[in-house]
Amino acid sequence: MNEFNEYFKSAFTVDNVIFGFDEGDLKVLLINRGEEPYKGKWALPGYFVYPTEDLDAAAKRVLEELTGLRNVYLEQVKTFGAVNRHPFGRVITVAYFSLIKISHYTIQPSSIAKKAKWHSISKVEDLAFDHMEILNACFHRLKWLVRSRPVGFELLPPKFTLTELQHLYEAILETELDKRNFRKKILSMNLLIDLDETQEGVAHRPARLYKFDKEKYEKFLAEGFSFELKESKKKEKKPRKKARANVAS
Amino acid sequence: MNEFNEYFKSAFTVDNVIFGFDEGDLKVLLINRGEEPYKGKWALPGYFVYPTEDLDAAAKRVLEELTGLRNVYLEQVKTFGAVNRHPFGRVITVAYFSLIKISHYTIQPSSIAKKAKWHSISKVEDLAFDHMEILNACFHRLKWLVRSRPVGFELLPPKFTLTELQHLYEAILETELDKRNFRKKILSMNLLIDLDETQEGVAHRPARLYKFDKEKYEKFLAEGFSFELKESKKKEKKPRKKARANVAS
DNA sequence: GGGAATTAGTGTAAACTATACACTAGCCAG
DNA sequence: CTGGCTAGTGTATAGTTTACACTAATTCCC
Repeated sequence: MNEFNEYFKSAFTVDNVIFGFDEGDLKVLLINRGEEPYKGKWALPGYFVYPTEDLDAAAKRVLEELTGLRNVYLEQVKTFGAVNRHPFGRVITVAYFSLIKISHYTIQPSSIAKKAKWHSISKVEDLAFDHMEILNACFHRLKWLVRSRPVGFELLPPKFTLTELQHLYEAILETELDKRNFRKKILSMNLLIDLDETQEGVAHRPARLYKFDKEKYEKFLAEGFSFELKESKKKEKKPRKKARANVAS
Repeated sequence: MNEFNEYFKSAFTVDNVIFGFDEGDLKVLLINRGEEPYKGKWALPGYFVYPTEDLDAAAKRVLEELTGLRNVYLEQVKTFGAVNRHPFGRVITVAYFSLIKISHYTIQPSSIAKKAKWHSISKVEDLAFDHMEILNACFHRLKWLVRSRPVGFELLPPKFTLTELQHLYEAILETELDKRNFRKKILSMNLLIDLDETQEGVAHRPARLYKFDKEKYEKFLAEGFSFELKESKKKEKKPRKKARANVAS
């Protein structure tokens, strides 16, 4: 045990990139720092990991204290431990991201939550510490995730239209998708339940509402299925390759 | 700073899953523990992160002290911090994996290295601590990696045959691949340089030797290309799907 | 109440990619 | 010089991805 004491010298935290989707924009929940260092700057919500607390539990706690939400999609992404990432000492942080439905989010009475605000991810810049790097790592992971698993549902309200779903994917992937191909792909997965309801109060033809088929989704995960979404090349107008790579040497 | 002292209570380590490839088998370098806890059991090489050392640097150090190798493929995978994962106290560990060429590995004089041994990954079981879980996580990541990037080269000697390369992929993916399709795919990436040499001293038609085109590989990474390798279904004999998913509702 | 505005919803053909599959080539050993 | 062994090679078919444009349903405005 002697060796141990010598290395009991790092503070250990979690930071949580909380994604939401609203008004067609992918958003992230940030805290305005009330104290040094980086006072007044925006930062990711995070806190120390308690000595008797698992890492995932710490990330969940941070999330719940801020949003009041439990049972949320949460994933560990990467650990950041550059020696000088915190000016006051050695702080190693495990980055998580979570996906929540903004419609379910209500400001919590905690002091931290009062300083929280949603920011469009495309407009975020200049965060405290190395949080920009952390945000980018999590955003990158989310992009990857969304291409291989239909996690988009975690960010949408229980009932949604296909166009909303498409806009969500477009916001995450930062690209445009072809409407017909998107629908083909999504519907062919059989993970949507057509609710036989339509939108109300919109000044155009109302769209059908769908919900997400949780049961099939579990199966989907268990079987390790995956799917791919590819960018529409509509705008690029570049001609297709005619020749195939010649395999013979 | 007061808050800090209260949480300076965790020991912080890195563990390194060092993969190699030899005799057609994917291997991992393990250390036989000379002390409690888990004395006599096999464990992943790892050590404390020094207070003035970045995480990646710590992982590199562990690797170099053990194998003498530098400039090796190294990737952070996941952080493990269950409260009771170490019986002597709270120890949070960042798992890395590295890919090395076993042919370049020589036993180092360090005391740790003398207790190191390569183990076929398929036969490893019952490691110390939660190292089995860590190994699995890293193996899983490697499988994923190898499907999207041609990192296999990191594990092979500078000159290799296509069959060796295929065996490597089969060992990592734990599946069989179709010889012709594998060659087509690999060669179509144009990342191999045909050395116009052949094997010597084999009791059969000698195979051509290739080396890896580092320059093109860098480009490949920069452009974010990816490729996919899929399992041969030769043995399964299951009929192909005839009907396509019907998109119309 | 009719037309303009707006978004929903739908199919197909062509390009591309993945798959299954079997024989000949070249070397060594006996 | 034959048998044993692994290297090396092509093609046809199934399946997937892509590009692309019009009609349908509703509200709003006049």
